[in-house]
Amino acid sequence: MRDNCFDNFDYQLIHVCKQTGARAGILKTPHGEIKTPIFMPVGTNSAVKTLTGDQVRNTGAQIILANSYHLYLRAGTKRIKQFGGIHGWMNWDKPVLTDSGGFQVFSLAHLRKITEDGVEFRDPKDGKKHFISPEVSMEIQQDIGADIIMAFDECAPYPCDYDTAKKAMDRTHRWLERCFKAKTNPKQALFPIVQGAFFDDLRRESASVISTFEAAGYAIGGVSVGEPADVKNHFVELTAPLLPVNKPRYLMGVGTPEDLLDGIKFGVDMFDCVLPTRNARHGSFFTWDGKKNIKNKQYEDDALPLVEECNCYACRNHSRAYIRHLWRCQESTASTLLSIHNIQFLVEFSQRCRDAILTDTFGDFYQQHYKNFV
RNA sequence: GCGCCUGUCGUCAAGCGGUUAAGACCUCGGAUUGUGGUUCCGAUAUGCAUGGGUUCGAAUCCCAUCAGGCGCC
Repeated sequence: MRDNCFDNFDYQLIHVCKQTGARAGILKTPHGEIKTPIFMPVGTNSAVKTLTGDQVRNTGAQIILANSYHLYLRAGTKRIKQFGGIHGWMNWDKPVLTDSGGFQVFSLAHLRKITEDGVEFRDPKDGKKHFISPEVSMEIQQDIGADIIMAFDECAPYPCDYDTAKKAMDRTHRWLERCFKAKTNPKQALFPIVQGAFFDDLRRESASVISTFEAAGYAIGGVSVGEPADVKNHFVELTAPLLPVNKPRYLMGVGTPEDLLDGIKFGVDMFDCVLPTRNARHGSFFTWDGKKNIKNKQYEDDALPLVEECNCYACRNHSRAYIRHLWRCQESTASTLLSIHNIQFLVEFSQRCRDAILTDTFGDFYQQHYKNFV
């Protein structure tokens, strides 16, 4: 094990479902506990799109994400530090996780140049050149001050050849070493990330390498990059069990309800995804029978809530007809209500998975619901 | 009763004699997974109020009828 410093973090694996091997646990952070498995909403620019902090809190979200790359470019991470870090800046007192900017190296590929030292890229808004290395990413993330920070990695595209995948993975491992050296704040936990694209041996190698780093949790990256669902599932199933049993496992960028069911079944504990908020801004909402779209005419006179048993603010207060009306009038409240619903749906969904795990019935839960989502 | 104007998809409309009748909205469907997306993609009129006529050819010209609007008795 390599050295790493993190205090105030602790993970307890509370129970493993006898039917499936799915895990229930508690992750302690400096800003509170997180009961896993958990879905984490994404707030790229230090805001969950269309929602106020109270609205996010009321969905039951236990932790939210922010993005180093975007906050570095806009707001500026020194400014955020001056405002008391991300918690003071956005007035959010629960745990926060920041992504390292590594994913943007992948998703904004046409604007960057990768070298061993780091990544040079242009701000898409003003064209200015910037440079992020593992050391810079750690500095940025320490200024932002999230509880959990992520290693600066290189996410290979899909599809990609073996050589490209291996080079990206090896570089990710070398960068990980540098991240651990550069990271100094013991109130932050640095999660390493498995890469290896879509090759079994690379995934095994990567999981093995990153497990030699002492960390408060471990992530699976490089999925949800356009690959088919069965491919993703194969690699999550392969990778998750290779990570340390006594630490939380975070599957990055994943989250439809069916993805959560699969991930949890394979032993994943944490998920994040932009889908609930993005889908909300596109009019669609999660239900136990798959996603639906509020734009559809069938909801014109529908007095029911989005989901009948749902406890979210939108469902407790408003009809489908009303939300559809707001949508058609282009009132931003429509996106807000749908975002509240979608986030709370996934948060409560992960809680129900947890309940099932604790009673050794997650296999039944999976069977009962999976088919309705796909 | 007379005169004038108008009748193109559910709606608003472009087209004003010449290949498969723009576009928008609506409707329906699809996409979206560590957020460059309140976004993107696709489908939907064998039809131009109705019936005749002119013409090689008509949504486009002519006549009649019907419907709506305006004006005048």
